[in-house]
Amino acid sequence: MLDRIPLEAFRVYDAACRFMNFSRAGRELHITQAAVSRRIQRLEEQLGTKLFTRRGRNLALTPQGERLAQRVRATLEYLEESLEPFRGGGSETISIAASGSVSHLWLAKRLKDFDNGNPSVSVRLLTTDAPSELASEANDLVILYSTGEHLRWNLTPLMKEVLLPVASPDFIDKHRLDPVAISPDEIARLDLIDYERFNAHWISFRQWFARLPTPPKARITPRLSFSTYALAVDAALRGDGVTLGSIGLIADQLASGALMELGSQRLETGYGYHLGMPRYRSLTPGAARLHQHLLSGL
Amino acid sequence: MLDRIPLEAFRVYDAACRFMNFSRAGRELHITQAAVSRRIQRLEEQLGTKLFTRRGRNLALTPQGERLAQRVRATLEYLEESLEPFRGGGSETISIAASGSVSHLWLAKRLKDFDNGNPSVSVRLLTTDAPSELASEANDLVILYSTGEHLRWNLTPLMKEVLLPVASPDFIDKHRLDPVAISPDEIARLDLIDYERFNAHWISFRQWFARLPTPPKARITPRLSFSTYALAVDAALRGDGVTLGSIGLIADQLASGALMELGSQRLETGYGYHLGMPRYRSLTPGAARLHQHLLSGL
DNA sequence: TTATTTGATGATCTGAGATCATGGAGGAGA
DNA sequence: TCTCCTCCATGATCTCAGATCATCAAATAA
Repeated sequence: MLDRIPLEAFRVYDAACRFMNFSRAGRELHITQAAVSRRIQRLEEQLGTKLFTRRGRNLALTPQGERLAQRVRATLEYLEESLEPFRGGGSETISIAASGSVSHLWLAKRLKDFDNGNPSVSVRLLTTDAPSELASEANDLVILYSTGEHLRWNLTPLMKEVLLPVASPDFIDKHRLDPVAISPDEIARLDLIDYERFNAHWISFRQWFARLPTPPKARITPRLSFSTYALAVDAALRGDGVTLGSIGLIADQLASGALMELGSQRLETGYGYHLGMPRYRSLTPGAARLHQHLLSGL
Repeated sequence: MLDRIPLEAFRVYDAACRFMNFSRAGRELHITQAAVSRRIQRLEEQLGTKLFTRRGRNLALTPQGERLAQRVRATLEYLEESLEPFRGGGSETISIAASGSVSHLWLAKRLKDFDNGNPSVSVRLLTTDAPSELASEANDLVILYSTGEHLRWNLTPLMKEVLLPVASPDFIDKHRLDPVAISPDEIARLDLIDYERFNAHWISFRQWFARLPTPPKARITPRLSFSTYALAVDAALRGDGVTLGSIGLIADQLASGALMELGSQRLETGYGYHLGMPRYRSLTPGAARLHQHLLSGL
């Protein structure tokens, strides 16, 4: 239905509704009162409904008119806001998307470093676990959990996914564990911490055990489950149990000793995190610098 | 900035982005490829930014172009959806707004009765506790918690707010209470159930006690607190404790004996629930019928 | 009562947006 | 490699949706 209505009519309608006065609406829009009257009349014809009631020179909106007015106003405000980035003189803004875990455990501190060295560039981090939002071409850069192939993004590996059970030193002491010699069977009997998987390819604790050379016979039942990977890691850091860590995301915690690997079994999944730049368009200078920054130190 | 850009340009831009082909965009919009080219060029001039990069006959969106495209698409979809009510042949739809408690305890069953007698009218109940949404003129009718005065709504009283402590018969038996003779001091020592107040004028349990002729000296500390009034009433019905009931909203429960009044103290707050019709526009036939229906039986 | 303002409308005007024709560039197919 | 086709850009020209002008009737303000 919208294709048969000139969009400009909604601007006229909006002004008419805001002022409840066609003459003032016309002055606001720099057209005559007669033009406003025509446009409103034409819009009512096209919609098949009266939007205003007229009593002499008094206007009132019909219920449908009122509802449409609110939506039209919201539309114009949204569109006006959408043009903000085109106002002259603003600094460059880069948009990068990453999942919650990557954002929290890996990316945020690197963006901080980038920020310090690039004061004229603003960075907008979109943190989401929705695959479609992650890969949206509205972003300048993305970090995707992938095998390395993507139709619309050129991907560069950041870190392979290597999954290993980890726990805090406190938890290890409390349960008198030998972190080096501990067997998968022993790990399976501990308090396990899992998290939601938004990507069908993500490996749960149960699947991790299942893929071992000699899987434990015990039923794997995690005691705690969190909505995000970062929350699960936080719980492990607190000493609440054993979680499954992705080596690249918890590198700092392993290096500092805040988390310790349990046993010697690691699983390479064939997946990993990749930094993506758009395949069919070039990067802005600031986005190119961020891309370079994130790849350095690997 | 939007006032200097013809809105129709966004429709052309949207089509160009969807097809990434000015010729096809033109065919879709029933204009020539040259017209599309001109409109895009003019839009880029007005925004001061390239939206597309051209390499030979290949188009690609710039990052800003991509972001704008998403917003323009969202805008047009929203506007298209806003016109749904104007499509021919639909039945009449009435919109009524009421708070959660009124919706749940009073209004829902009355709308059901109205529905049964008016099959050609659809009713849309907006349940919200936000005062601005409640009083929005986008609604055909509203039920407002008020003293009876409002600038934009003509209010008719539905029920006065009379607050009284109530509990279930089970709870009363279990605590060997005398519901008639029980004193406020004794009530204050029971398990009290309270709920969130979205309106500054709502009376909490503590305030109810404070306004008694001889307020109890004990500190009022409700054991349970719920996010909605209806949840609090449900808890009282289950026998979880004593809640503060508004007599009009729990009339059915009092009549059936599912809830019983404790003591003889009641507080009239000067507020009440009122049915509002718009002050400055007339009701549709269906809305007028619903208005009449809600006032009947009082 | 008079003056002013507002919305509606018949008659007429007009310029933003459209088309036409053409050129250059790139891709597909033979 | 050549030919044909499709696409985007652009100079010249056209056109009709949207605008104005002038006027009337009705309502409000002074």
